Amino acid sequence: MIVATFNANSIRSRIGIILDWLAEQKPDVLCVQETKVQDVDFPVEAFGDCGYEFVFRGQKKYNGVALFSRYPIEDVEFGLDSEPADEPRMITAFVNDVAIVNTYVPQGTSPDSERFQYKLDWFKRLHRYFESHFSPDEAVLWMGDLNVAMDERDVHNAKTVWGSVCYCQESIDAISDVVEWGFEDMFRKFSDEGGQYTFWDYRVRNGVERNAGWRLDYVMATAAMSAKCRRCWVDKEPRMKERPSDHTFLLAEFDD
Amino acid sequence: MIVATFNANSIRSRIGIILDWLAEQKPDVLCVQETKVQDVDFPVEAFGDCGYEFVFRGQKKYNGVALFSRYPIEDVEFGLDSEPADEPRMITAFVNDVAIVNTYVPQGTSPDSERFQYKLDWFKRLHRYFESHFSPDEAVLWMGDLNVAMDERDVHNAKTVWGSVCYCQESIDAISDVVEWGFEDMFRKFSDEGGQYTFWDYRVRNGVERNAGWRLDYVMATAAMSAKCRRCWVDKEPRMKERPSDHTFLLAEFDD
DNA sequence: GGGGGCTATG
DNA sequence: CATAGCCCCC
Repeated sequence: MIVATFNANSIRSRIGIILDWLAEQKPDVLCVQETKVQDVDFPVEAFGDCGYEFVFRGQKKYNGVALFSRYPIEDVEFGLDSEPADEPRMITAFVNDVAIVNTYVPQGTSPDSERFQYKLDWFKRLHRYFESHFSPDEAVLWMGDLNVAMDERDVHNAKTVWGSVCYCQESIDAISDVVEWGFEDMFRKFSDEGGQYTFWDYRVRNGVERNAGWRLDYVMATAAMSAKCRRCWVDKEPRMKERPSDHTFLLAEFDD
Repeated sequence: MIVATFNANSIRSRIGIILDWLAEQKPDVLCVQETKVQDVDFPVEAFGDCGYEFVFRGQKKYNGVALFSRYPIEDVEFGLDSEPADEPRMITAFVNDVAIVNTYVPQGTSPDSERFQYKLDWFKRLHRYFESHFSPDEAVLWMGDLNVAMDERDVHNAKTVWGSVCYCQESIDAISDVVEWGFEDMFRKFSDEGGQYTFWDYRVRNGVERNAGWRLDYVMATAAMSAKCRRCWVDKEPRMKERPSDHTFLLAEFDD
């Protein structure tokens, strides 16, 4: 089984990229974040013939998640079940008896903002979600844009960006707390490399060329799944150049 | 001498079309309307190597006119000289001793609006402009988007659109009053045909395919110029399909 | 329906 | 820098 994750930054602007990429890579599961479209406007017809089932939950302009699968998508749940009411940032479903938890973690805006506290709380709520819905010995994949670079290998210029909402002690502690519930980072399972990024800020000049990026997207696996994982890699898709996105695809392959 | 007119509906969006078209058709003069760009943002560099001189006057979002010529552009004047202050809708200049008056006549929005009265007044002011600046026995070409269909041959469905701002008695009277100062419609000099349109409303479904258009663009000539006119024709440029515009090119050829 | 412009967001 | 969404206009 091959699973993948991609922050689309508007799924309507990436229909071509996603369709081409699914046709080429043929992953079994694709988690999409930042669809930026309310459900009534989701491009259902565009994805009608691609050979994938899909579920989605979104709003106008911000957030929004989707899950594509070549196999039946079962027991779908949307969002966190704790207070306050969640934004459309999460889909939980089972594919071939593997739990897929696709999350778009809040970015946090700035360290002194309410949104940053919301981010830290969101990780806590997610931790409680895993505690109440799953056991670490089950087959669970937590995937998506987790909006944290966990160490200096995951950011371009660690010293200068230290303290920003996606690379600071509080965010690292918050995500680590969830990881410690029972996850392992599949990319790090196979590589100690730095510079393997999945996000490049549009506002950074020539960021892609200079590889001034961030590793913010993850495939996290419980022990049972980690044991089956054969590889996990970034696909810096060349077609992104046509209509460049700010994120790229991350994939992981598991034995059946 | 070949002259041409084209409502660009944003000259920045039609740079490719205009450059290609100039290179192919090689008119001596091209009048452009609806450039939709203020002078500081006019794409001067894009047109730098095309072999044409050009002058322009525009504003941010609406209106704007430009004049391209293979021969020197002399005695340039912008706009009407009567009150109230004119929008950037007109360039007068001489090319090879022929006066070229490039106008983008106000569309008029709706028959009950102030903009419609502004349109009717604009024709009156233009009439006075011709009276005070020229004599009907001079070589004058009044060209551009005149925003009036003068009879039933000039609109797709005359009975249903009668009464709209571009095809109603008041607009026809207003433009006729200017024509009667001393102009002749070069297209009608050579053809009684209907259905030879220069504009197709984007909002009309499959308007181009169904030829549900309007003839709103004209080359009007004084007697001295009319005597030299050999032909006047619409160029429904095939390349428009790439990034379709809502107007097309109208050309006229004159003996030297 | 397709231009531009403006604003907010990341 | 590149999204969305809203506005105005034709």
